[in-house]
Amino acid sequence: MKLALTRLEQRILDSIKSYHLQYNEMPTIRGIGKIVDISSPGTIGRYVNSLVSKGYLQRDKRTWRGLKLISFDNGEYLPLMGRIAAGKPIEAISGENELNPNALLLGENRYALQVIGDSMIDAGIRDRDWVIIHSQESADDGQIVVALIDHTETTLKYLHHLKNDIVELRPANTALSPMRYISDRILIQGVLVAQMRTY
Amino acid sequence: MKLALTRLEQRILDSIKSYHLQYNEMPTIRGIGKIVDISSPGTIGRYVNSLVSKGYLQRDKRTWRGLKLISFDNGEYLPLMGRIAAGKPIEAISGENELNPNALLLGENRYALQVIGDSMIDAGIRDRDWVIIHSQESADDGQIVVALIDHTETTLKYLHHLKNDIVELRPANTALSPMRYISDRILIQGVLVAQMRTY
DNA sequence: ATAAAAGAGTACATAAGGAGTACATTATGA
DNA sequence: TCATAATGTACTCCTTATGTACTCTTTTAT
Repeated sequence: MKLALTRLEQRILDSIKSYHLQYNEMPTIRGIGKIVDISSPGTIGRYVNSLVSKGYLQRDKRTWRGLKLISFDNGEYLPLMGRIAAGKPIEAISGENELNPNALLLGENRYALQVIGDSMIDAGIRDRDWVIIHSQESADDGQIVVALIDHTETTLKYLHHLKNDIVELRPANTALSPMRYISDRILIQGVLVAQMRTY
Repeated sequence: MKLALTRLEQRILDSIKSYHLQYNEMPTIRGIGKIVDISSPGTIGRYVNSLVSKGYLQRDKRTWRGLKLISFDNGEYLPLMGRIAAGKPIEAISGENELNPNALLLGENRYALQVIGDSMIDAGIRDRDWVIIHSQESADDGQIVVALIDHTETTLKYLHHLKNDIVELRPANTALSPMRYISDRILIQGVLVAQMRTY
């Protein structure tokens, strides 16, 4: 159970995280103060104390830079470290400490499918990926849909409506060609809403 | 069983939710008042109370911004329909009929990062994707790793060891070139173990 | 016409945010 | 090694933001 943080506590925790991500060492009390623009070390110290007592930090009392970010918990959440961009330090995401995949991926009328094949590889969907589909019977052009063709075969493709009741299903793979069908041969079964992969 | 809400209660609940989505923290009583254009904190307090007693909110009584949204749990699992391959019917996966993303993605010493940029796009990792990293200090050739360069910048790349203590970090993007470093400039922070994306 | 819902306004105790100083301890560099 | 600067910590004092409990009035719906 995570205890709630006040605004300043959150700000201080964020500052500590990004400092640590960037310099790979913990900041000093006054260093934190500089980041959050608070001149009094006593004030920072007080809030660091409450972060410690709330379980967000540990402290090695005898030395400078003796703070420690709490080690990973492997409960319901993933610790969320921040954003990674090539050529930059990892940037903390303010206020966000953890990520719950289920909260992100689950939802009403959703189901999972495993993708076989590389027909959508240019959309970043690869063989053996899991896709999460929201069950619905229509979709907009450009969306990735699960389509049932002639009540027999199923496929995951980009959807586009052409003139004269023609539906085009476009793969995301330059080696494959789009397919066109009279619209009543195609049944939309759902729309891609999320995706995951394990390595 | 959800109790019915009056219009104002509904409006207040909506405001709280959107405030929380936007700022990632709960609003104050007066803050809610500003959103719904009601000047009296007492009035807001009264309706927040009734939201609490109707079970739409929880409250941490002793503190500011101490409201909590009741988490409406979507259930633990996604129905698992099977495998989808272009040109075939969906094939059931024998013995499996549900998928729990958390079970797939969580684990000890794992954390999440959000990827910014397209440097790994040919590996199916796109801008804004979430990646899940297993924290470890070494990795094998060909694995995708989080690497800290010169203690300042961080990046997600394929790892390869060359001769003479040279480490090569390869992007998965034909527009970008591999970078080589003396091995002591590079610190491996973790290895990619999973990934997810929402649309 | 009546009750429920919506709203104003005020007062008050207290949580949160912040400054500043003093002092013992720890790094750091010459 | 030793002097000095940097640091963590414990205080005190202060201001502002906030939740809450009231009372009273106005609007809305049945």
